[in-house]
Amino acid sequence: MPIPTVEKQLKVIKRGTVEIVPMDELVEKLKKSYQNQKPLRIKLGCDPTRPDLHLGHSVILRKMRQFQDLGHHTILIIGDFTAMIGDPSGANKTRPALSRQEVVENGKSYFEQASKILDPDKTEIVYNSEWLSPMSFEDVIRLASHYTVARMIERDDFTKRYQNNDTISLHEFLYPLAQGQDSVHLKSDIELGGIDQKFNLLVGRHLQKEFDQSPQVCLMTPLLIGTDGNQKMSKSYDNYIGIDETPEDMYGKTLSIPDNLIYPYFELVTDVDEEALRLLKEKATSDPRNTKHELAWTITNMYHGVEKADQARSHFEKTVVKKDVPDDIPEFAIVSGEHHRILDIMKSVNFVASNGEGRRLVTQGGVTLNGEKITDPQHEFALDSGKEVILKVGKRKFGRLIAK
RNA sequence: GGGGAGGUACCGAAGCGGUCAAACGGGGCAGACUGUAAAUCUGUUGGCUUACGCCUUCACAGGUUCGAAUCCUGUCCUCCCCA
Repeated sequence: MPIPTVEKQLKVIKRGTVEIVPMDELVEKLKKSYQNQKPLRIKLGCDPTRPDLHLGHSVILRKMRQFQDLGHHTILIIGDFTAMIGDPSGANKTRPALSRQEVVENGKSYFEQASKILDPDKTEIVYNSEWLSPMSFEDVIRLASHYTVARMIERDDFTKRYQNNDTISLHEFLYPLAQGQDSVHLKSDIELGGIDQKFNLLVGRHLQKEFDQSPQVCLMTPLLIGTDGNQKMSKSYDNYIGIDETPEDMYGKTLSIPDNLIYPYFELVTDVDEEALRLLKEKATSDPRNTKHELAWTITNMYHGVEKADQARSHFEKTVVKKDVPDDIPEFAIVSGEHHRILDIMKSVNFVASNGEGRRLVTQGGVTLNGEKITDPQHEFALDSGKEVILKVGKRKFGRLIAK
């Protein structure tokens, strides 16, 4: 497949990016690549500590996918070396180190999930332990000599932590260097990353210059705000929509985003074309309800297909809007004829973690049997063989209890 | 190396011998309301228990005391100032 013209490429590449440094070098690289029909080397690093990918990750992975479709060579780095030591970046805490085995498994799982977005056949996968592990202490010192303390503490999160008197371990300074070394080793032309990675990407650029390479262009995408509407999407904030989630959860969670995120979501995590995007921007404010449903459907469709997306929509209408019982709910067998305490049942089907929690939910009116509110935590019931009853706990936990 | 300040529940942060399972805020969960799993309001937020009560928890390990998150000793960890 031939590499398209620079203009065509730029159109695709620019969508949903927040910054490209430097722009003119990107154009230059694209030009050369087009003239020689020689693909550029696109680098994306991933951290295999948390293997559950969500829409936030999808933003940058989709960017990677676009480069694949444009005919470039894409390299996914599994940061196994860095993960084993415990990368603190972004957070204000040192992350726990992982074992070799965990890292390998996480990396595998990461790639599996990422394959929903990337073209797996066009993705070169490398582990950075391959070249970082064999480095000697001397090599590391030499590498470190290419960067200064002053520039290091320019990094935003270091500055903040330093001002807050938070701990910064010395080895944390080596992380950007390790990531930069990846760029040097791979001779990358473009490195992709979220805007929070800007510093790290720039270090790679700097180091490549130091080693007389053509420095990489850094392409940053914005951080996707999570469903809570104020923090970046992250598993640890529990404001994420996972790409492995059920159609129902995906649909419902998408509807829970604040209205002002409707447009950014369309732009960053869906494939709708430019023209449609323009229309949606206006529609998102004039008709937020329907536009948000459209968004939820579009996202669910991307990961689960039309049929499931339709089902998810009707599921939502039924359970949330009409407060009805959904079609597909898990079934649980209970012993017939005997008295069961509602607390015991809720616990045995894992709807609550403890009796205390169950008691609280009952007292607060969050538990129903066949639609009837249970108010007494001591409530008991018995069912004859073959009979069933629908248990609802909280907003979203449904179960069909069948007597056997 | 010397001096000082700290480590409290999911997070931030009060408490400084009993009335502490531990104020307050954030987050979570639930209820009401809603186009919505949004916003807002209300309630709730260690475990066992119908309850009285009991058990585990305030960095870790010991100790003093009728009684400790609170006092003492040691250990580990963090921050600040000086060198």
